[in-house]
Amino acid sequence: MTQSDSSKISERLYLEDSPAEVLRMLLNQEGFRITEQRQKILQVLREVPEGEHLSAEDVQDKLTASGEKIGFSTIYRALHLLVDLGILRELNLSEERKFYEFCNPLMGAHHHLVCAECGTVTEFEDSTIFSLGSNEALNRGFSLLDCQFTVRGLCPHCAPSLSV
Amino acid sequence: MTQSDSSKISERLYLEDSPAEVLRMLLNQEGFRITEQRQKILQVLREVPEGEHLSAEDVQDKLTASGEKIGFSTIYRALHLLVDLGILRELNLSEERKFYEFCNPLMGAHHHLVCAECGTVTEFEDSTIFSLGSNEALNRGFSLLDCQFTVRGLCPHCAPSLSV
DNA sequence: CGTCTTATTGATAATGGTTTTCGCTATAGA
DNA sequence: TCTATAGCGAAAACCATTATCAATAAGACG
Ligand SMILES: [Mn+2]
Ligand SMILES: [Mn+2]
Ligand SMILES: [Zn+2]
Ligand SMILES: [Zn+2]
Repeated sequence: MTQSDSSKISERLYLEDSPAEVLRMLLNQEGFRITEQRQKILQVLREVPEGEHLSAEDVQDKLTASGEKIGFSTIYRALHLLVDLGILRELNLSEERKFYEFCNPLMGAHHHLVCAECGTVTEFEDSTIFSLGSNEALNRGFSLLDCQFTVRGLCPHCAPSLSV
Repeated sequence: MTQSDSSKISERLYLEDSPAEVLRMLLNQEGFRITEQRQKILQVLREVPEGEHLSAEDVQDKLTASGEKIGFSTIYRALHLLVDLGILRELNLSEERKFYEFCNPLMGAHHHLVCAECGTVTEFEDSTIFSLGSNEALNRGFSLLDCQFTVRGLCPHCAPSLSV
């Protein structure tokens, strides 16, 4: 890609581009630099199977496992940046740490069912919830950033064991 | 109240009783002791105006302001206990700390709209969301504990200041 | 009411996820 | 290629929450 393409880049739809190009495009737009670390960190989040959620430590573990050595500061900074760019979603699943997932625009907004005992997270889709939240925000003059619907309960595996 | 009433207590509906009695009843049921601290901490949460949410530190500050000296360990333990008893709700509003609110059974389940910039929290009601979450949990064999729908955005006051 | 058992308290230390610091490195533009 | 500076990372700091443990007090029993 040459520099003369730069004006065209921002005009294209994200869906037409590879994830690497999207990242490059967004970083450029905001004046951020394209670094090996940011690309690798995003790649980890993209490679994860649908429905899995990673903590900052999980991300580093995966990077370490594939021979990459990236410091915690960099991981936290990159995750925040990617969230701000709308590439990742930060999940507050009531646990002590935050989780991150790739924000797939193709996939309808999904939500989470969490077992309070074992922490298992199950995803479910529902478009009405998202539009409800969107309306609520816009009606009050808020610009919308994210909707998170989190249901907490006890999974079939954990519920019986508590009554023993 | 005499000890001979104890059998009647657990038969009564919560709505007929004063909050202090409800607490007494629930603690008794589970074999916990009724302490000054637990009663004072619950009172703080009940006195708070509708729509306000308190962190553990907020609770201690209010207690200190009214001349009560209760240690942090006790406050955290009491908050967790009250949540387990279903008296309080623990909110994960995407912030770094957790917030607590009195779980009013009369009030329909409400949800939260949070400004990502200034942290302002606005409540809104919607019964469909709650039933959606409830169905989702039960369909998967989960017992339901809580549903939290949190919408993040920028409030009218914060949104403009970012584009300057 | 006094005694006993043990749940509870609270000052303090520890924990653990996240952020900050700051000297070094590498990106992007000239 | 050269330079300015955004970004990196090891280490320290931060901060909400939890664990410790000796002292205290709730509740049961007589
Ligand atoms: Mn998910
Ligand atoms: Mn509320
Ligand atoms: Zn479970
Ligand atoms: Zn705001």
